[in-house]
Amino acid sequence: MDNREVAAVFDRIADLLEIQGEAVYRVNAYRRAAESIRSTSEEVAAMATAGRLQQIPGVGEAIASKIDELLSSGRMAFYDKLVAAVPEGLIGVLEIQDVGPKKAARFWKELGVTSVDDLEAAARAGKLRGLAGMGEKSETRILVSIEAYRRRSGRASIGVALPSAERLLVKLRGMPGVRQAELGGSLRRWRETIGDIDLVIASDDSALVVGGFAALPEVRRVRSQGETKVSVELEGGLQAQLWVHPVERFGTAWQYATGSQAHNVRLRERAQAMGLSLSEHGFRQPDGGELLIAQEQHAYNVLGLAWVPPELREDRGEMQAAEAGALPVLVTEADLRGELHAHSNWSDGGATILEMAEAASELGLTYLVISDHSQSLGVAGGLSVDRLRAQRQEIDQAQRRLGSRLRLLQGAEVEILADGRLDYPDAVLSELDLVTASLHSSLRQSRPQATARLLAAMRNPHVDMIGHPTGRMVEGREGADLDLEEVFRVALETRTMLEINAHPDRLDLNDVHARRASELGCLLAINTDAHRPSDLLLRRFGVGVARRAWLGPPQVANAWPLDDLLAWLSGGA
DNA sequence: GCCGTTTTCGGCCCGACTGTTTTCAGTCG
Repeated sequence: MDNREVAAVFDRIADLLEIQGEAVYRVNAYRRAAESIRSTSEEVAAMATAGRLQQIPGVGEAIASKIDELLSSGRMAFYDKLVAAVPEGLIGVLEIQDVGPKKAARFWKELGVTSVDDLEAAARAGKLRGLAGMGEKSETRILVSIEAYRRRSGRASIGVALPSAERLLVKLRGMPGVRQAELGGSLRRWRETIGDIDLVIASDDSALVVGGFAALPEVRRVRSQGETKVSVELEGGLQAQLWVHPVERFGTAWQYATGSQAHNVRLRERAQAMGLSLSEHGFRQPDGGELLIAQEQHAYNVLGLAWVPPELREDRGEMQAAEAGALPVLVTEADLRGELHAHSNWSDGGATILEMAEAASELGLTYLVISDHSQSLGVAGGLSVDRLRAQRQEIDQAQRRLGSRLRLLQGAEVEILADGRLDYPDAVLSELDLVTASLHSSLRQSRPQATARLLAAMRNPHVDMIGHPTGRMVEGREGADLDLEEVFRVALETRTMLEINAHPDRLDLNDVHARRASELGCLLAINTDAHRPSDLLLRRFGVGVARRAWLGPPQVANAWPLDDLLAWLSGGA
């Protein structure tokens, strides 16, 4: 079982305990442990073997022994008992907005509801309004929430949510009464999937802004609307919420709305320890006086901390680093000097080599590797050896046109075949400037098989980089089942770069794995895998992952000058 | 269930909004 699977079990335990009416602090302990396991970069299985599970924050004696039991036997008596006591379908009912554990338990115990379908039927039959504390309005509200739930498809990809949020921001910034409008939430933290769009507004007229936002044409339905906060469902199914605060309180408001929740809890605990109380409105002092914070940075400074970049605000050690003045200098889009993975119309790209190069140059890049697909990837127009050699001519021609503005290199995205062999012979690979090897097919091999396949590719002396190492798709197919610790170890040994593929559907390696790879000393690269000039703009999503992985420019190969990179690859310092 | 420059026991972030209530519980972020 990998970390994600173990974490999912503990999340489920938390849900079931909550429905059973268990004390909220015990439930939260399981939730915290689950989140912590999910963001642990080392595999829990390895930590269990080494007896180091309790090093994971939020994992104590009890949870550690449950993990041990789960990993060694594939079962957990405690969990089995819970599942026997509470219908698992109720976990789906918790997904309905405005239905939490208390209501779910009542629907189950008093009406026999064990699924979303049951709940809908009960609501339609008018059975909910008979329960204590529930009326006709609650019943209708739940029916509306069920409809929204069926429309929604879980979390949205950041690639969809961010552009949509940016369009909203433009509108908001043009609205009367708006002094400042910013993104908060998981979008500002560059998480790979987004539950909803969080917007924070500085304004002296909250009624005007709240009303104006709720009336926007892209708002399909208002879920709740108060004096300073409004929550809506947008056309297209995304949810958005907006907070309005006065300018002089905007610092703490933006901090609060950015989260993560776990990070905010740590911050507020720290405030408490200093005798302060922190909320979105500001700090409250022991004498009851308020300390207002207009600039977000000052909220951190009051607590004796350096400002924490939003991408790090996940309770993954950033508080300790901020306290020690040891926060990393994170890589930015402006640090990127080159692109190591781009396609042209020689394979499945939509633009000529020169067009791609011009676009890269306009973005300020100084080198570009054209890496079209290799021969066996027929669906993507993979290049035969002859075509690959012919392509070199066109690259040379384009280079002459470009002059010194941008250096073009010939690479290839070479298939790693199912048995670990590469799709071009070594003699051909040796002619290329930079070889990327990638998995596209046979992703369902066993872990030993898939791992061995990738290791074999890395051990080929001509291979410089592994493209989208796991092959996973965000919210889509699982990647290959790999022993990533072993992959990282061999990447380090063979000087093979590992890609952070910036396409928002891939984001592969992800933040947690990229952080681990970097901790172990691997060199990463942020690539767009561009198939047309506009795809080069996707690099910001890769930068988001890299920043979430705590990477600075030295850890990112394409933030290096080209000569340094080539020297490193050829075995130099 | 976890955890400790207040603690190995007794705490565990803080506030907005809704609906059903006459003062609050539930949910959410």
